[in-house]
Order: sequence, then C-alpha cells, then structure tokens
Amino acid sequence: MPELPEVETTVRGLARFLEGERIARVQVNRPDLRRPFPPDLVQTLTGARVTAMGRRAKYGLIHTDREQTMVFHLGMSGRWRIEPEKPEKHDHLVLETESGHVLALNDARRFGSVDLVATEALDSWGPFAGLGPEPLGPDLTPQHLKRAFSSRIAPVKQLLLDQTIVAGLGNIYVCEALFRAGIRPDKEAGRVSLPALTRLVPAIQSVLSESIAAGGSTIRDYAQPSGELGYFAASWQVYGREGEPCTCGAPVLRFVQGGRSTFWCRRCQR
DNA sequence: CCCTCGCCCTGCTGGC
DNA sequence: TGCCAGCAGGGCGAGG
Repeated sequence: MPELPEVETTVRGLARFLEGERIARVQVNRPDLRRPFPPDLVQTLTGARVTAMGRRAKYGLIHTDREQTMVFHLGMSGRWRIEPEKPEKHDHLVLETESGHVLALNDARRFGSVDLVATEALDSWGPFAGLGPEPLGPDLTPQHLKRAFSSRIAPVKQLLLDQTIVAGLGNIYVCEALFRAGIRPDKEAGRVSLPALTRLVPAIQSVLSESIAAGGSTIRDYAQPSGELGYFAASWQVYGREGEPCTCGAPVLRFVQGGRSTFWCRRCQR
C-alpha cells in the first residue's frame, strides 16, 4: 500500500481541501472495508468541522471539532480522489465540504479501513497502542533498534516491517533502506551490529524524506490526492528491479521472505 | 513471547 | 482474443 510517504503525501493533499472546512455531506456507498465503518460515521461527520489533519504510522487522521477523529488506512490499493469528475467503482466513501469540494475514498481491494476514535484517546486506541516510534521522529535511534532486535533470530527485513518496532515502513522502503545501509535483508536481526544500525537509521530517514519530497512513489493504483503521480519510484535502487544491474554492476536479486518479495544486491549488502 | 503461514479482496500483466 | 497463473505497497489471527 501506500506506505508512510504516500500517506503523508495524501494527508497533505487532503489538508488543502479539508482543514478548517465543515463537512456538509457524507455518502457511504459500501460500508465494509477491512472492517465495517462505524455505524455513526455519517451522523458524526455531517456538519463537523475539520480542525486539523495528521498521520500516525500508515494511518491518516482527520480531527474534527466533535472530539472525534476519523482514522483511515489505505490498505494496499486505497487512495483519495479529489474533485472526481464522476463516480468510480470502489468509491466507498464520499465527503463534500461546505464550500463544495468533493473527496472520494476509493479502495479496490478493500484492505483499508475507516474508524472514528475519540481524539483524546487516540494513543490508546487498539491499532495505535503498540506502535513503535515514528521513523522521522526523534525516537528512532540505533539504540532503539539494537534493543528491539536483541536476541531476535528473524531476518532484519521482517522486523523492520513489524509496526511495533518502527511504525510506517512497508516493503518498498525497507528494501531501499537496507540497500542504502548496506545490510543483507536476510541477516538475523539480533546479529546486526551497532555500526550497521547507525547507518540504517539515517538510511530509513533519508529514503522516506526524499520520497515525501518527491510526492511519494507511483505504483499501479496509487496516485496523489490531486491526481498527479509521485516521482519517487524512479529513485528506487533495488525494489522492483530484479535482474537489472545495481549501481555496482551486479544484478539485483529477488527472493520471497514472509510471503513478500525482497529485492537486494549481494555485493552491496553484507 | 516469537516465528511463520495463510488469508482477507480485486485487478492487472504476462505467458500460452 | 481468451484464459489463467502469478503478483501487488498491509495487517491480523492461528498454530507450532
């Protein structure tokens, strides 16, 4: 899905149309994504004013003046369509603001979610309660990873996908960050050295920051809220490049880990 | 606890 | 052209 940079881009795009606006109309077309929509979704959002937008891990946050926050997850194929010309298949939720902007949450695979959570209790809300630190915040440090990886035998790649260790990384950016840090994806997490973790943290942060600056990655059904496409996909060095030469000349390799594809360079990652 | 696996759902691509 | 296998960015629960 949209990983952290894509959610961040989406939230920033939505903010231009929602922040400070009152929601005038809420239309639910199909109220069952990963889980059913809250039964009071329409009632709670209709007439509410959006006070602020935010993001936690891969979740987008729409805070309202009703002390309720709408939390959305884009799953694998979710996207917000801004000012859609016409309705499309899989537009599950449509919001219209007082000033006439229309926003449609479209999710073909329906792995996404929409929830309402009391704003003051967000941190203790089930899906948020166990999340690890934000990778772009101050709490992701080599020491944090050292501690979280300690005595773990699972491959480092799998643990980086674990949202309780770091919140917001997905398959693409984990592959790219491990490449930048020169760490083999199948390395036992507990055996990754502190110097390697000290390279990994800035590798994670740079790959995410650069992607956000570029407006996210483009893949299949992902588009920014405005409808433009992100450009970061062109910057992938290993993801999706099986068989192509790495910058070092060796071929990019692919194998399956935990049921998903891992891309890496045998020469650059040790 | 930790680790792995399989499933949720739909659509697109590539090979025959 | 049609069909079908394989693949896709996530998250969760079951079972060992």
